[in-house]
Amino acid sequence: MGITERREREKERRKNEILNAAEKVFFTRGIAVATMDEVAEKAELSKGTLYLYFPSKQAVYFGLAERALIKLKQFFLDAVAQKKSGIDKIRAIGEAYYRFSKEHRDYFQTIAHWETTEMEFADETVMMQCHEAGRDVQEIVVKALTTGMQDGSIRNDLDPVKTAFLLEGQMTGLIQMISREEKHLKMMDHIDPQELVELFYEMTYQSLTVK
Amino acid sequence: MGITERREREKERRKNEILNAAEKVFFTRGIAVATMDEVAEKAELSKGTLYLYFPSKQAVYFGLAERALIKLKQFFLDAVAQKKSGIDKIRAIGEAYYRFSKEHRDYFQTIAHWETTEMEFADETVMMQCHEAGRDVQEIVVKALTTGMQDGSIRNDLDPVKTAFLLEGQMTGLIQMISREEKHLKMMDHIDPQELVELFYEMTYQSLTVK
DNA sequence: TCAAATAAATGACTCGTAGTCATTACATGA
DNA sequence: TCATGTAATGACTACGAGTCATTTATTTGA
Repeated sequence: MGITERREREKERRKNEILNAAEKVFFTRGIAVATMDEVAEKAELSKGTLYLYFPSKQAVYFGLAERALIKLKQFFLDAVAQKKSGIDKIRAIGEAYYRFSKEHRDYFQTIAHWETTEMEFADETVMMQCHEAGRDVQEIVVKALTTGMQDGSIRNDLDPVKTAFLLEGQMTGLIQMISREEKHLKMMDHIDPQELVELFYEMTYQSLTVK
Repeated sequence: MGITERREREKERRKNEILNAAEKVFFTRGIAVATMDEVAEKAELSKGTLYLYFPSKQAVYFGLAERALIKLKQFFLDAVAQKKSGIDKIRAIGEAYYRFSKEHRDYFQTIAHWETTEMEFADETVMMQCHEAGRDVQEIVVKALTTGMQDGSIRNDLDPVKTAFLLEGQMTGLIQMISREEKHLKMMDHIDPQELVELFYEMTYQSLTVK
């Protein structure tokens, strides 16, 4: 019976169409201000229909966060694929992360915002999906670290998982700050964001190689 | 004419009372779920009165963020006062930041959330006050770095302001991640948050001292 | 001391939006 | 062609942010 399968596919497609509409509306108007009616109109559906596919506005938002994480994962995968040594992979990941934050500002903001929002009444299922996507991303970093510790480009007294958590937290925080303070950095402190990122690389390189 | 002054003081006091009430309500119920009616009730005032003192719910929220930053500043000041060398001051600041995030979880969340919220429709005045409070905090870090570069405990080829931005971004990101993932870290990865913070210290020490 | 003037506080009200649900339109299979 | 299940609709409800005409309290000065 291929009908149920087709139904399934169509349901998935619809979900995606709604997310496409939500993306446009949320990113142009701002998440807080955007309304579900607007999303519905953009998707050429009635509001009621949205709620057949997503249990709440927040769930739609989580859907976007998941998309963002999947895209980030792709950036990371592309980055590690181009380098051989572990330390080079790590650096490439860092660069990819920063590039991601510039090229997909909205996605990055979505991730950052998701990470700091109290999950007071969040939908469990959607939240778990997001969390899993986050794990996927982290796994890439862990692998790169392990590679580096094996090929000798990274000191081998580190715990790769711990270090991956550390690096990710640090990097996310740094980029978040840059993305928030960009104007101030340039205007008031005459600092080019790129310099900060490079300082980060330099210092991280230092502490990953020298024991 | 002391009356206008007394009026001014009373206005300030009222504002504080409202913030006290808001703190309780927002922190126990969650910012998104808490209502202005609840705040009003806790403050034993009518809702209309709240709006004589704060132009919006978000403005109340910013008031709390400012409070949080002022408290953080105090933590930092206490930290640097206890140490002599620059590098020790930096480490003490890091420790203070982490302690702050544990002892004042709600305040920390408020800061983190403020930092990642789109300021789509924020009140200019209140926002500026927050930003200024943030600068105050950063200044302490810059001074500690400068001290360290002068007393020889920190390599002196760094730009203190740039480095302060970097450290703050990194540390905030790390603590944010810890505070978000604490349970998962312990349960699934068997990592004690404290270890992550120590790894951070170690690696930061490495890169601040060794050229 | 009191009346007018000014300031502070109130809460019923409006307005907008998230989420619901009875109803309608459509697809499928007999 | 009809019966049954599934998808879609949009008018409706519930609720909360923010307003404002009215009331209450305080100050002034005659």
